[in-house]
Amino acid sequence: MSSSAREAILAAAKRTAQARGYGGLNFRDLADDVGIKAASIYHHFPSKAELGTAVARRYWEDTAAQLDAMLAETADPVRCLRRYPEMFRKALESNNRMCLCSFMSAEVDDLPDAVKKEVQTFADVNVAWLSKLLVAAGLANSKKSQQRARAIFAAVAGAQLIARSRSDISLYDTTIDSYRAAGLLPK
Amino acid sequence: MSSSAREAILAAAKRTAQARGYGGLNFRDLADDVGIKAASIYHHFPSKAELGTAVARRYWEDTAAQLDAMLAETADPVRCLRRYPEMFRKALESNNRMCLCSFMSAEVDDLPDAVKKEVQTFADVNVAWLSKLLVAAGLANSKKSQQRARAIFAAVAGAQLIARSRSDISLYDTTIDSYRAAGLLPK
DNA sequence: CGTTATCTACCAAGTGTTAGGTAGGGCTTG
DNA sequence: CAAGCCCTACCTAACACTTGGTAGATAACG
Repeated sequence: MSSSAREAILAAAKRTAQARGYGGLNFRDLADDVGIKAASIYHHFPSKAELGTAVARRYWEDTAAQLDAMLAETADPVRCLRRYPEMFRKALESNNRMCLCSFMSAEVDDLPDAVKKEVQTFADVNVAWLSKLLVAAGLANSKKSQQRARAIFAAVAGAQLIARSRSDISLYDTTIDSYRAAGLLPK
Repeated sequence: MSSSAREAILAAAKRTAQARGYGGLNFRDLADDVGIKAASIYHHFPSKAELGTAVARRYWEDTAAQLDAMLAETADPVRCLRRYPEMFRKALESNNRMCLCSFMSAEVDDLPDAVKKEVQTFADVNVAWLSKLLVAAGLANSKKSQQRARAIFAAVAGAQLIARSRSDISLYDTTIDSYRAAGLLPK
């Protein structure tokens, strides 16, 4: 398939960026991962900035699709909201990785503008999805739902970061439990 | 004073690491900041790893002192807990910087072990302080207080990260408000 | 043949780090 | 007190290596 190299590069870059960030991405290691030479990557992406942009865009697209799939699977909005933290848990399960966009949020000062834009879109996608479900669940009126959604998003991202720093996924689980106990997430 | 260069290096390195992380720290730019040459830094710190360790250690020591000062100033535990988010707000106020240890938590995979240890101590310091106040405020029994404290710490760090990604401090404030509304932080 | 995908080989810039030197202040000792 | 000495704090210059990126040749293949 002609685009399989491109896809392999995107997948490998995503994996690396989830562990080492945008700054930790480099063409030699990436090429080794994929099984080609560094210069060959330029046949698929004209620069690191454009590769990063493509990776971040693909990341929120995939996330949006997974969220939609979750909603299709668990129609009840309260139960679906309860499942939201599963998303961020998966990254930790995958070798203690974290959300690519959380990492890149830390790196904003060194990010090309196009990459930054995609990172922000990731947040928008999550907040919009959470907001929609909060309204559907009757847990927030449409005025406050966005703010409340952002709080959930931020809190879950924070829990992931803290758990990652100790490579301890149980820290993530207990923190999410505390969010539920406090009423930030539905019980 | 003989140690003023050392202090100047530590202060400049802290500022940079709060904006670009450990990976974004480099001896040339750091030396320029301080007004000396890169090689001169080695007179005060034997390696980047040891500089990073000293910076991170100083960071949690300063934070611990600030938290103690806050407690001395605001003896009432509930009111003191309410003020906790001020700590993380200050970093955002300082040119959209973030908590050095949140940034380094993302970078764990590329951190020397000694640096990682100091980063974890920063979390311990915050959780211990919050835990103590939660107990004093009667908001958690001593069994659950640590877990609850970690949830607050993680949520506040997450709020800071999200606000930073958009360089919008009002996003931080509204997210903290939502934490209070939800009952994660006292009202 | 021409397009697509990959290669080898290279470059300039930037990285942490080392070697070796210099200016000056304070110490000891004749 | 002066001479010698060492230590602190800084310097210039270079090292080995990594980085993103480019030029041009070479396959593979319809």
